[in-house]
Amino acid sequence: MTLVHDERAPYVQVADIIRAEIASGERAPGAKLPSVKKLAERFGLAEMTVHSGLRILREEGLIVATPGRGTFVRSDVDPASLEAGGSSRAESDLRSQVESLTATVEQLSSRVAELEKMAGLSAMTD
Amino acid sequence: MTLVHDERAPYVQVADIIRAEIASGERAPGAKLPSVKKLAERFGLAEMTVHSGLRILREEGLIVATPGRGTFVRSDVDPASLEAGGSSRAESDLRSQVESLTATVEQLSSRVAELEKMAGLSAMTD
DNA sequence: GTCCATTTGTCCGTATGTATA
DNA sequence: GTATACATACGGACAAATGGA
Repeated sequence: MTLVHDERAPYVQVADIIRAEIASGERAPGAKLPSVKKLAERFGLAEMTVHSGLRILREEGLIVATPGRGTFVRSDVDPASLEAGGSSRAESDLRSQVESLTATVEQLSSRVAELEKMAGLSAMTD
Repeated sequence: MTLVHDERAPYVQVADIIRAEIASGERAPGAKLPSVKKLAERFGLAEMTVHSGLRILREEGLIVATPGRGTFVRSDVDPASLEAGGSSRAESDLRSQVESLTATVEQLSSRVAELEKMAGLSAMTD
């Protein structure tokens, strides 16, 4: 598992890779992940970049991290539920797409509102 | 200036403050937030810390950020959801966001159609 | 019990990339 | 083409929590 140069942001790829390792059973529930330092060395990234990747998985509920102890795979996560749609790379893609769409719609709304003002619309939306 | 864990982390407080400003109506829907640079100066924090705070609100669906434009308050946010749980995690559900987007796009479509009717169809030949 | 190494979490300052206006 | 603004990455630093010597 290595990072691809042309694809998405490195920290997202880190999340994708580790998520895949959990889904494949390579990292069993309750297992301890390598420290951020080790992961940073493995991926050739800064620790903070790895940390950002782990943050995604934490928000997805796949892992649990405790200062002084380490980062562990949630023990109540069923690998089958990952492919079913609980948390997956597909959901990450969807989320970013929805965010992008939301921004575009927001912008369109303002522009349309501006046009309606210029047009001197008499008929409001009933 | 040691950060006592007595209070919550600064980036969380940034999110809390701005969330409160949105909830109170001080920052109206569609309004443009100050740039990250300005907010960093206002709070006396680094830009990255402010950015982390805004990321929370973005994931909650309260704001929308676009590079080169700025950060804006979502216009289709229901104020009731803010008072309900402080942080409305339910609003970040993909399905509800898609539903909201679909409804907004539909409204925009009819408004644009109305504008096109008023404008006549002469602009098509450019 | 105290000291210390490990580990996560956060902040800072800077730099680069990319999209917008 | 230039300026603005968000997004990410890096390296260094410190705090808090855990665990072992």
